[in-house]
Amino acid sequence: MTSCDLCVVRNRAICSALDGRELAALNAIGRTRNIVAGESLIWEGEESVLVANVIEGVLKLSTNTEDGREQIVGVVYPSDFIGRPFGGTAGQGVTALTDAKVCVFARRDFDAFAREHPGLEHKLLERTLGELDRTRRWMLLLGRKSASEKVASFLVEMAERLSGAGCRIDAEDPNRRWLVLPFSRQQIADVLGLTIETVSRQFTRLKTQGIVELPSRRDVVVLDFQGLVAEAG
Amino acid sequence: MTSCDLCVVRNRAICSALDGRELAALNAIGRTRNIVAGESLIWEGEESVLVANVIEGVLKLSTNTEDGREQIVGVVYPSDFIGRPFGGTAGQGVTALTDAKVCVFARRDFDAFAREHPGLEHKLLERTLGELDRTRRWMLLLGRKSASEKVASFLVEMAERLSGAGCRIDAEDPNRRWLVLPFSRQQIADVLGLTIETVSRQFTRLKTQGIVELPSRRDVVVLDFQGLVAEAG
DNA sequence: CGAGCAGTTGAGGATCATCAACGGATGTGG
DNA sequence: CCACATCCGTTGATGATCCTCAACTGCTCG
Repeated sequence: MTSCDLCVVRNRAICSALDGRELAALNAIGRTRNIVAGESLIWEGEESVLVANVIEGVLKLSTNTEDGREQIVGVVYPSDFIGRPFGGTAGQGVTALTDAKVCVFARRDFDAFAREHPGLEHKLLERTLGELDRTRRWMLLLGRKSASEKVASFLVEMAERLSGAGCRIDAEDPNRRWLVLPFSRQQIADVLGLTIETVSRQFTRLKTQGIVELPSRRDVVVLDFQGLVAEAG
Repeated sequence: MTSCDLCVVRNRAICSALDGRELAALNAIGRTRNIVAGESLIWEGEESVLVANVIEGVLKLSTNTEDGREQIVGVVYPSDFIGRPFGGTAGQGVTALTDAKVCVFARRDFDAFAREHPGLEHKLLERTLGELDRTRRWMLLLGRKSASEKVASFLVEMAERLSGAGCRIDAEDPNRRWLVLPFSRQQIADVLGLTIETVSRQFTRLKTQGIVELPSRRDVVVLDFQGLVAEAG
């Protein structure tokens, strides 16, 4: 019995392409690793030495300009794959936003294993194609949306991505949702290409308009999900 | 002999993973198609019915907001792959910027073929991973760079991507390059998340500073490539 | 209690968008 | 061949949006 048998993302991650025997082989070259919030797993520009599956927690992918400006270019959740297989350098850093647990592989080992298991590569391809689509849609937000549209879009996206962990839909009123954001205000700003002050002002505006409540820093209660979607443009 | 034998992108496109026999099979399910500048091959939001390899020309991938704002989220060149295999809807429209020639496949046929040819899927995976990296780096530009940095970055990127067709490096002075842009000013604005007026002003500023010459609408002579890279931030 | 951190609020200003007029190139018809 | 229209790009004036700088608030933790 491999530890994979107990893995909570077993049926959602790319590993779902493998049978028991193959899974044992994959398990032999990987190991789980715990990461605390704020810790980095991969650094931008370094040679790609490891890849991983996310088991628990939320991590960010980010790039920086030389003078220190940051842009968060992706957010990964349990069952998502991270890292750059098949050579090259890591295009972006990977840092935990919450405490996290990942299943890591040496990139070379993973590459070799993947090439021998087309089913795994296929899963990875589907996942990568989906991620590319999602990323390109986010570019529309970065390039063409206003600050208010950006913040509203962010909250809508969070409500969708966090469903299950960190998001609860009110049983009586589906228009009402409760989110626990894995982001600080600065990180939200870095996702949206805004400053922290602008994000803050947009949050208080949404609060003033009665679209959300803000019980604490990381909590958002969406009172009017439809209104939020309308704001998202 | 298949028409693939004569294909100019034969050794660069994903087809390079196939041997003669396999290529003949792929050739049987595809056909070449000519597209005139401005014509669309795929529309955003429609069901994904075809995929293609680019043989000649340059095409844009774009998404639009409901109220008509456009963001160009990708540009594809000869040997690049376009379309969304493995189900779902097309995340972005594909439109020719120049007259183009593509090798199209019905998505279902391509999907089935790919699943039987892991080498092809592997090439497609490598290409998709590279495209995702490139796209994420472009997000840094959209979210965090100023108009002047955006335009300079755009010209640097063009000088690199067009090398060969549409870009000539001066034999005597490698710092001097001549580009023929496949974009109108409006399209450049749609790539960079700016307005046409801002793009125009940045071009004339670069001209005034002696970094470029603008002999015609689509021509750019870069006089100081290093200076341009410095401006790109 | 005070220090430190994250977030909020305010004032002022830079950047970029908007609106409008104009210029140059190309094409058409008289 | 020249008026005229059209398209694309440039330039200018003005203003909105969002950034910058600064002060302040509320929390948490020693």
